[in-house]
Amino acid sequence: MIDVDQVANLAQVSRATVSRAFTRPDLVNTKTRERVLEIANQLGYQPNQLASALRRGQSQSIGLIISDVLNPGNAMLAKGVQDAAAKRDYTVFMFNTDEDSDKERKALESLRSHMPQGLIIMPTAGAQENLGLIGNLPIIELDRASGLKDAHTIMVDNTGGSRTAVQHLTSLGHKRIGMIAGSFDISTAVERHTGYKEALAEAGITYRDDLVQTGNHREDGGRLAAHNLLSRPEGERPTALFVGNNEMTIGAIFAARDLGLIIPADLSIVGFDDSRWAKLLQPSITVVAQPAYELAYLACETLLDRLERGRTQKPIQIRLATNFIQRFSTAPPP
Amino acid sequence: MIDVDQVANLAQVSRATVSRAFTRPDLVNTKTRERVLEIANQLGYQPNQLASALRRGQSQSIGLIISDVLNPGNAMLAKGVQDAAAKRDYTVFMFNTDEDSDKERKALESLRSHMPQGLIIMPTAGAQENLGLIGNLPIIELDRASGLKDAHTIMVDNTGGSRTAVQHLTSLGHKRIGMIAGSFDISTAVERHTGYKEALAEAGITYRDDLVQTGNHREDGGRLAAHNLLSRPEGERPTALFVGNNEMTIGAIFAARDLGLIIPADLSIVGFDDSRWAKLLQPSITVVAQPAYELAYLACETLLDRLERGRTQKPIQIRLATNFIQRFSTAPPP
DNA sequence: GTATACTTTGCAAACGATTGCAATTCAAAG
DNA sequence: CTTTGAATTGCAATCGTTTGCAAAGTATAC
Repeated sequence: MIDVDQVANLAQVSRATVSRAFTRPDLVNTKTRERVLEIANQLGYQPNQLASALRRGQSQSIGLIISDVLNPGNAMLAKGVQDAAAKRDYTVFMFNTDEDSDKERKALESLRSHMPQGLIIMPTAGAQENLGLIGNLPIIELDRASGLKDAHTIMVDNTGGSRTAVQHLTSLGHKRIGMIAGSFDISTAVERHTGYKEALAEAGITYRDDLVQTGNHREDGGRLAAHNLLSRPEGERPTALFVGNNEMTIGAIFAARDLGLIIPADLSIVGFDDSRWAKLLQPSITVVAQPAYELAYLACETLLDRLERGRTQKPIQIRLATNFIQRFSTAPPP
Repeated sequence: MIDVDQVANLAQVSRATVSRAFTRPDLVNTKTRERVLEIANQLGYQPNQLASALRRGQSQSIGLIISDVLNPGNAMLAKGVQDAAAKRDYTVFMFNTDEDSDKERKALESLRSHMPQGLIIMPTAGAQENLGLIGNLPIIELDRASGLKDAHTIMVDNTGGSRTAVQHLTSLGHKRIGMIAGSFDISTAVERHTGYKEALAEAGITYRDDLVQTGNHREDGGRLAAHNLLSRPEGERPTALFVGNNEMTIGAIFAARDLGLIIPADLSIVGFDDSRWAKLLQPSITVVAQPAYELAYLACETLLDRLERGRTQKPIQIRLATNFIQRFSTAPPP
């Protein structure tokens, strides 16, 4: 690999001047700088990021820890972070936790040794203690809150989004509205559940615990939960279902099919998170869409601003609005 | 941040011994080693990867350049690489090219300065020259070939997969089978097209250029191409469509719906790549599934083996079989 | 007790950049 | 021509590890 010295020799200047030609161009004479850059370019020289990072104590990189890129919503988050980082010449170390607190810890350890300048994390249930490991690195919590005091968080308005979704169902005349929620050790699940309760209250419907099932955020969990709710006798069965995330919505749809229920004639469904299949299915599915890309992009920009402009006093806490998309999976109750 | 010296002082040994306790444990007395590790652990010391990488000339990281994580197939590739890398304590620098050769070049430049030890790339059309930039880094081409001589490639058997898919259509009795192919500057598109031709030949059907349309690999491209093929008069219209990738298959389905064609009664469809919606749609879509995760996992393992066991003589070239999944989007022609 | 081999440790020089400080050059002002 | 200040350059230390080499320590064999 070409290093500064080789460029310096050819350009008849000192190592320092070469370095400055790259990092502090204003400090070197125009003529010299051009010569240096020309030669560097010719040799294909590029400063070694490792050495530079070591010396400056700035790695020009950030960490990204998300639960699972395979979930298209998360892939969107990853893309948003990557794009924002790339635009400002930072690189991203990405890790998946698969919602497993142990993997999260390992990811943090691995990450730490690479000296990232900041971290964007979608915390698992065990994040509170895991995050202790990493000392005082600027952190932004994305999409969910770990519950850590004074954390910087960038999330969507889960409560509001849910409320709108369920309002839509009540306004169609539904009285028995079931919810399939995520597990309550994750902040988003709690908030979405809250929105559900609020909308019911507004509509003067009494909240019934037995109409709420929690699932594991995956298809099988959603299917199981939906089976529980939907296999009740006709007059007992919910006429509408509000499902707390995209994968579980798939499960709920399968469950409805298993039981021979027609959507939306027999059962209305609203899901949280938009997706390819929600648009594509017939009937297409009414959803609460999240601005995932923007959320992630914003999170990354916010983090980088914080790194470059220095620490902020108060924790940053941002909520983006969700977007209710009415499609054809909802109708008045039978 | 804690460094070796702090640990060394507390443990009453030299800096060298501390380092060796971590990297060459056999070279240090058991008693000493335990003491050192104990103290290191207590202080929360972790070797600085940057410094270590710099000194050893080994960054313990690899690059991954894929076209777009938002495509679930690619997300799967990313996951496979990440998992395999994590298992062997490597970290991954991931970049997206969005199929844009310029972005690919930028990614390579950015990557280069981080001194990865190897690279896994899903090459864009312009990869041949871009890859010149990066000197002689061990590279594995994933999913596609750049066309570079003696490249190491890990791909699926595109030709065979396509042939099976089209054989299925011919065996159902279809004679006018259209294909929506990807752009031919990408190797997979060419191979899939070849498989299509082979299957036609086997069935004694003459190949017709006007039944093949190329699209841009995205939904809109597929939709447009399908419109072209399907809006022909009844007796001219293909009775079956073989679509070269997942996104374009969505487009084709929309086109069929636009034109009021019922799948599979009026039109049979087979897609390349499995996906969430292919299973979920009614009718569910018959596809050629790729073992994307395994492919990527294998690619990463192969790369790391190559790094650790030294360079191989002959280029590695692996093909994994695809998996034909018959569902309900295909039937005999009307 | 001495010679020999093997363990275990420490010293100090790398790795490739950045940067405070001082030295040099240069131009303008007197 | 000298003085002064700014612009430009170079010297050398530094970031936190790793590692070749040599020294010191220990065990084994004679």
